[in-house]
Amino acid sequence: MSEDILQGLNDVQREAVVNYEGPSLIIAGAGSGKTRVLTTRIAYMLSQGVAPQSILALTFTNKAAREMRERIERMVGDRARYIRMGTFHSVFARLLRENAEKIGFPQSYTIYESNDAKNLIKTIIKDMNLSEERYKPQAVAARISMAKNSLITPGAYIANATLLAEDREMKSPEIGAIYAEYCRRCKQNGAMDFDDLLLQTNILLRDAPDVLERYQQQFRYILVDEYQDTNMGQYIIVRRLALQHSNVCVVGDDAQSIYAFRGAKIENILSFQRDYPTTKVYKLEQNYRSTQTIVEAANSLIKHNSRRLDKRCFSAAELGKKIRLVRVLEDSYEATEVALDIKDKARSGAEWRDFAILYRTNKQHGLFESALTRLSIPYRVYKGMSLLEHKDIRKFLAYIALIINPNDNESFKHVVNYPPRGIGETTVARIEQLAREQQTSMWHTVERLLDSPELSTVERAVVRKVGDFVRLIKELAALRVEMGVSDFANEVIARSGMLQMLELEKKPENDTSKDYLDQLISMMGSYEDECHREMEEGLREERDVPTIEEWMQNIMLQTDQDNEDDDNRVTLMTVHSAKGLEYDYIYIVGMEEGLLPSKRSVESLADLEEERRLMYVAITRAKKEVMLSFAELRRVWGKMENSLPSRFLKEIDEKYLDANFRLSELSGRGRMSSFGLDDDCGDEGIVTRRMQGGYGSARSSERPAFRGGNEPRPRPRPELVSTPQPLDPRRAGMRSVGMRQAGSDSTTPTSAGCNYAVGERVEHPKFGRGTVERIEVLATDHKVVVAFDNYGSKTLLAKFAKLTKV
DNA sequence: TATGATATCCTTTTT
DNA sequence: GGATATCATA
Repeated sequence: MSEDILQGLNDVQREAVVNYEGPSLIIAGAGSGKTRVLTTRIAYMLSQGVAPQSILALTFTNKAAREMRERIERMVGDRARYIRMGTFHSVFARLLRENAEKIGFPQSYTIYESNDAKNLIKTIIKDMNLSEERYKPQAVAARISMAKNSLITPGAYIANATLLAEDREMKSPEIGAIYAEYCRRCKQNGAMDFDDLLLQTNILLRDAPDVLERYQQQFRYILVDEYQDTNMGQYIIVRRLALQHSNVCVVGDDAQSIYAFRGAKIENILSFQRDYPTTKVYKLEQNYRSTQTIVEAANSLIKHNSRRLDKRCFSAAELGKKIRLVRVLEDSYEATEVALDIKDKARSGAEWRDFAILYRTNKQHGLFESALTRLSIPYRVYKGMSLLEHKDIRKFLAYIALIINPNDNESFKHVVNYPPRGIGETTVARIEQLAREQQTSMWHTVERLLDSPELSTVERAVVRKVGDFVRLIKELAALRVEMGVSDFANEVIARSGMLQMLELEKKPENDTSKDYLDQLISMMGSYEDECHREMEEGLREERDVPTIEEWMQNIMLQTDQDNEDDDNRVTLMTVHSAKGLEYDYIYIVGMEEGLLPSKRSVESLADLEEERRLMYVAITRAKKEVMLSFAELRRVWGKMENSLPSRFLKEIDEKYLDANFRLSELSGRGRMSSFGLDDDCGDEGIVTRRMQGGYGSARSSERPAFRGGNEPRPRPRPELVSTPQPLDPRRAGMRSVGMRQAGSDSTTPTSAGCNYAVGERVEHPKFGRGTVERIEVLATDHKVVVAFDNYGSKTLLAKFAKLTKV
């Protein structure tokens, strides 16, 4: 049995599999069979009698976890189901759910994804009256994220001289205070962001010794994939859990560390042996994926990095084709060129799924989409979780979040007036203000308000509307316990009025909204089916019915890649998303200074080295062939800009390259000679040549006029330093007036112009005559519904509509 | 209050 | 170029 498992492994791989006791460091070069070693190691452990419940396997993506589990299942069967396996975030989100009360969070805490977090930070900046010019939510969020990833709490942040000095340097000394307020509000809302899932886990393991002890006992064996991309929080979690047994096995490749920007510490892998002195080290150096040319070319590039673990990657496969290096004039030609090349290869037998186009930034996919479409090549774009970015999906999720955690003010504000219920900004601001004064949630504040007897007519009208909303949420919350997950979701969409709104108002985007909601609900359906199947097979407890809470936590941690369809399509994605994947043919596009390496990275050596590793990762995704391309002109924010070829192109040993121009033109700081006048090319470059062979759409006549050969092109103008706008005193004034109003508003509304009564005849300058149908009292005005004789029924505001009585 | 029009930022990369 | 914030208007 165990001999079967080990079959086909090379000597080092086999050693790494069999020696599963004690700490191990597996340094696994690209394509060296690392996943195979990990899965085989776990399967081997199980075959030796290790209980699956005692294994904790942490991966980088959900997809990697699922694939690994499937592979293990194929080797050892159902027992694989009991292994605790997943991303750090999903495994510890679950662990936190089971123990949340111990650290002051509700069991059904809300997970804020990056946008939620950014929005909250934005409102905090506003509430603190800080300049939005100085404090960009994105930048503040990044800073807070950095702190959390380094396990620096707000208290520690404010006490840290270095951090404060940095903030003062950046002219934003209040970031520490924002951070503190952000944490306070998250806790008040019962919410955690992505970084909290690690930070709070650490707090839990630090402050609840019984919990730590329990999990230390349970997880006798811990395996971590992609260890080079773990951050401080993840590192400490692993250390804490492994303290008793020290059975930690980490797998990684320092040359593929590409997540320093989100706090990953390459040191974690570099110093593993120091952390666990009895570590056994295994080096997997043979690449089974790529041709020799690809591996050697990648080696020649990465040797320009200074800090590396000593290893020598090699391939015993065939030599393979040289890496093609293609220069084009304009970014759109680059896309065409790639599409044509794919078409060519497909004609000679390759499948669409064998191709991937990799780029540095997400925005680059557009041109390729249109080029592929033009040549009717099927493709799919990997993005974050595009489904969850849609507005109505977010609204729907906010409903769910509010139902399971009504104290979450952010969700409350999200949906209290969606669909429109006539609950306006002022009302919401007032409730929020009251909630803050009473140190409680908006939800609770409204509940109290409903009971209080002494309210003016105006206030009663406002409270009634919010009260209806609260009642709606309560009704739904009651339904949740008696209905299945997807039935319940349908009920939420219907009763909230979202469905009606989407069907009633005839906007084209409403159809897509409904499609997206359908998709989400069918995902819920398959989740339910999966749970029930597990129950039938005895892999899930009978009483452990699928809940919307569980589904919600899962969905927040999902990405597109997780709902993989096995279609035969060309893949488009960022280099980052390509990590861990492999394709026969890889196109790395936009090989330009400012793109790869990215503009922001060239200042610091460490960042630049990360970009180089990124390039290394990209190249080593390929099994058979790589094509690199760059354009001389690229559209940036609608404007054409000149670009220079990436410095990394010069770093690849040119004996592995096959360029459509003279390579010598890359070297030296000078610019490349221009298209059309290049003696060597003799014609107008590869694009035109190819285009004339049957694709008339991009003939030279359609190209932009091009300047002569040696004339220096204008360098892009240095970006102007934006002058800070003078503070608008009116705005500041208005703000405080608004606040005062919100605080003490029991005066009668300005009934200016509202001397109408239901049934009266009125005249409007534009709509003509009509009859008043309904009048509603608003905080400072009246809403008048008039049935016009010729224009139908319109809702007007007394303050604005110049109605006259007839 | 709610909507459409106009100004303003922007871009790394992702769990 | 495109999403989003702000503004003017019924």
